[in-house]
Amino acid sequence: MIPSKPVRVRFAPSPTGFLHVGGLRTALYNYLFAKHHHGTFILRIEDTDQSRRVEGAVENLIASLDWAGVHYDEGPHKEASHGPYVQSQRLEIYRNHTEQLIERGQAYYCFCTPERLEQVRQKQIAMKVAPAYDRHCRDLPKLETSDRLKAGERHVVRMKVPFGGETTFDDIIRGHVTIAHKILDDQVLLKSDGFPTYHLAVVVDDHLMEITHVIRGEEWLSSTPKHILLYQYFGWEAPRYAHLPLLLNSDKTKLSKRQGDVAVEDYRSKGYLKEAIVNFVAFLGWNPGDERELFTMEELIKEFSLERVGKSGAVFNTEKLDWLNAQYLRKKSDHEISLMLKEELRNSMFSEKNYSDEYLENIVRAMRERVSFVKDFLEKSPYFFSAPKEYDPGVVKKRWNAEAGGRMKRLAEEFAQLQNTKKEDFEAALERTAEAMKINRGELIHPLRLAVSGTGAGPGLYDLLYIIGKDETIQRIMSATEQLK
RNA sequence: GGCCCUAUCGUCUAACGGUUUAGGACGUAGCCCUCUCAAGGCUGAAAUACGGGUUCGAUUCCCGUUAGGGCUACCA
Repeated sequence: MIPSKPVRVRFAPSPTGFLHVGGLRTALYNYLFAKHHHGTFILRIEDTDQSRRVEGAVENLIASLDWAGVHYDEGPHKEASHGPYVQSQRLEIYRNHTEQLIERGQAYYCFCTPERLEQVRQKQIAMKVAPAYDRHCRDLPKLETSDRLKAGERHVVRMKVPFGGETTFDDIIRGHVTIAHKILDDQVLLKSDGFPTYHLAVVVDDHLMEITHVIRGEEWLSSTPKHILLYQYFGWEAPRYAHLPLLLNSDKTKLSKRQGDVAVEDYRSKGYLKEAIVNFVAFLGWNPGDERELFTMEELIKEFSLERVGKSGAVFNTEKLDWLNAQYLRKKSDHEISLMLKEELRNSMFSEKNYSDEYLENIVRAMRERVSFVKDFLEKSPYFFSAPKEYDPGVVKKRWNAEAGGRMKRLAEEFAQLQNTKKEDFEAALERTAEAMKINRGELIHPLRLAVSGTGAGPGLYDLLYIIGKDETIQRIMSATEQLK
């Protein structure tokens, strides 16, 4: 699809906490679509519900977006020609537009109290009728309206929805969607506190900000006709719509906090790489149509299209995310990973120790194929950071026998003679010892690994010995023979 | 309840009426490699929700059923 006008899209979250992974995907798709078409990606803050204000939420949102590499061209702190980008700073605009609607008879003041509304609702429920506003104030005499307004009576403004007819729109993802007007409510546009509702603000802002494509979650699908009606009332051209499928829990319900982490921040602190998160989230609902799995942001921009976004909800299952993380971790250089490892160590139980860059890079080289996360270096190979305090009982049973102690001591003596301590030197020394003792080298290798690392898993034994060094090796052998009688 | 949306392996998905014994990836099982654990390679198990049409031919188009989800606020 080649849009005629320059593409302008927006991500419009309400700042009620942290960036949800579903929100990240929505933001990402908007961003990818914008960049693919050399358009503009806008961040707009929809803070029209004062009761849900959360301190620091906007900054948090921006930080998470920024971390993921989803950078906006216009938005808070990046004011451009279409600002301000925070809805609570645009109240005047909404009020003016509401007045236009009232003058043209497309909206009206409503003085109904919440109590009356509740009564009406209860009655409707009792009568098994669909709950909706009964349009009590729709045709109030002009004089009465102005009197009550003058008297300062609390009120809202509602839109007049036609009694008959229907609205059809062509959603890029879902095709034609039709909704009958009779099931639409006379939606509140301006609340009694002077703030707009989402429905008014989204239409006014999208128009004023010259948004060409509205890419948002499926939860907005059924209220889209209301928005289109408003565009018609204002005499504006409506944008194109693309309603994204939802992200789901494993039980296929809408992804929620109750069943696991949903904040981007959570995944970040768990050690997921942004490349993995972005790649993973992009593939929840979209795919390139071929069998490639690994995509950088640049590649996503190049390949992304709304036409290839699916219609059905996707379970947010992190198994594949873990695999992706391992893939991206392996793409990094030893040095890059060693810097991340250093940071990880700073926040660990080994924080008081100091390891040289070379030592860390050696560990990375030895372990990089064996980890999925940076924190795995500490969890899977703690023996690089401190001598084993205990020995895996299963491995002891399997690899440590009556002769092991003596053999290890003999090996330690052999190692002590070593002038050079490259991995080949350890290897040669061990081979020599095995030969002299007329045993398979496995009889030495396995107990030695246990003695030095406390486990039966890890990198090649000679790499391990080389990294921790001759003295430490000998010391660990001695202490193992002490403890494993 | 009403309205709207959706429905392919456990999960993410491919297939845009025939090239399909329904492909790939993650996960999973086995084998190979091997000093262990990984990585890697190979092999396997695993799906078109159900019922009707349309058609020479349906995963693909239509209808219904079922299931799931969304909306139904002076929340977004």
